[in-house]
Amino acid sequence: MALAKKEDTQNKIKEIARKLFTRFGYSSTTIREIAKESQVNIALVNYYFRSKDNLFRIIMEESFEQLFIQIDPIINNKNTTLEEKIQSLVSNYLDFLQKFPELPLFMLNEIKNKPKHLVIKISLKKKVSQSSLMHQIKERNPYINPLHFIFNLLGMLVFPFIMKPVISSAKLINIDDFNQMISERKRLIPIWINDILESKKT
Amino acid sequence: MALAKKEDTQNKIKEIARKLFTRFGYSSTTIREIAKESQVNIALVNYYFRSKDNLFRIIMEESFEQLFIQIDPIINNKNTTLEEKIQSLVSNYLDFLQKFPELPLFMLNEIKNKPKHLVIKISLKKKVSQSSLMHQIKERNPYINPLHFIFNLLGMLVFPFIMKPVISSAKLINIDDFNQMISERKRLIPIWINDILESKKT
DNA sequence: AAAAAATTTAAACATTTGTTTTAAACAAAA
DNA sequence: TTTTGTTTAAAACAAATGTTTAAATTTTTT
Repeated sequence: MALAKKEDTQNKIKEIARKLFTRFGYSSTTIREIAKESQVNIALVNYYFRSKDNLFRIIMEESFEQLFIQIDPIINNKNTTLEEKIQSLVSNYLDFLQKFPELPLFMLNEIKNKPKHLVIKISLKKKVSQSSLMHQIKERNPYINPLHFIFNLLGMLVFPFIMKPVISSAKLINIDDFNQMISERKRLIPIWINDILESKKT
Repeated sequence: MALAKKEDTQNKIKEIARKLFTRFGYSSTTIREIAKESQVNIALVNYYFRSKDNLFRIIMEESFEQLFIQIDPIINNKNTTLEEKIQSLVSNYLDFLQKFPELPLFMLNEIKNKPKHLVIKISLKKKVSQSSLMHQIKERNPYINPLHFIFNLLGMLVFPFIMKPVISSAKLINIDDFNQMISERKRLIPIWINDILESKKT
């Protein structure tokens, strides 16, 4: 019972903290605000997580894993074609981003501000460069640095969500039209990426 | 003479502030740090700019203008073809971003955190939707929402710079290879955008 | 050169914020 | 019931931070 309650409180704090950190960033999020929204005493936050820094580190590591755990099995699946991989990546990632639209901008910004938290990612280079996807891209178009395609694909997926605050603020399009656009992109991005891969003018 | 000195100090503070705000964001930049790097007394910052908030507002407005002043004459030039516009946009914007690589992530993040600063941009919708570029895109491919192309073009241009901290941190590629990639993209992005515009599978 | 105005500095103020301490409330075990 | 360990709350602490004040210094004007 005590354990259940403990886990409960601890988790509530963590999820509220995740929400606030993601929305406002590390510096603009205060322990007092986390405690207030979690409806617990300030001291409890430090009681369960030792420090603001440690709480943030835990959340960053979880978010980071969440971001990459989705793509790893896809890009390394030896039994799928390049087209299938791209289709799967686009579909899964856009679904994921629609659930957590603020995650990319938050992560990219915090990584910029505190590159120390990125010790985890020394393996990233290996993960990407040795992936099955990377090899298939090289086969398909040996003339161009495959990182171009990775950037293009990731950019097409992520960029609309990074621009979302600008879009809302400038009232460029409303939220329904935005989601409609994302749905269209699920169909279109694989086509576009294929066009780019097959471009003979390079 | 007094005027010159005043302008001098004032400008020094502003440029240091711009550098720090751009690198660390609003919350993580302190007036004391700005004063220290500018080699002036803390009170001088408030003497010239009244408040941290006001100083930040001025810098944001200038940066914002800087970002859009470049594209406005290009996308609204009635005497250039769509191809020429795209070529010019890509070339100018990549040059600009290589000079100020941290600007996009900074701006996007601050816009997310404080959408109040975006009063300036109510005109953005008009600017984009009534632009000559937009009309030419619609002519070229009437079947797809032109915002897709805007997102793709902007994403291809900006996304590598937004990813730069991740790239450095994960040591995916070194800085020389990064700049080499950007140079390649000056040539490639217009080709890719053209491929996408001509895609008949949509 | 004297007076006035503008610029700069040092110090203090008032809040905010992360953290710690101390003790009370509570649940589980003896 | 008493004891023991865990969880929660209130308060205090210390450092950081935006801002203001008042005096000193420098520059400009008369």
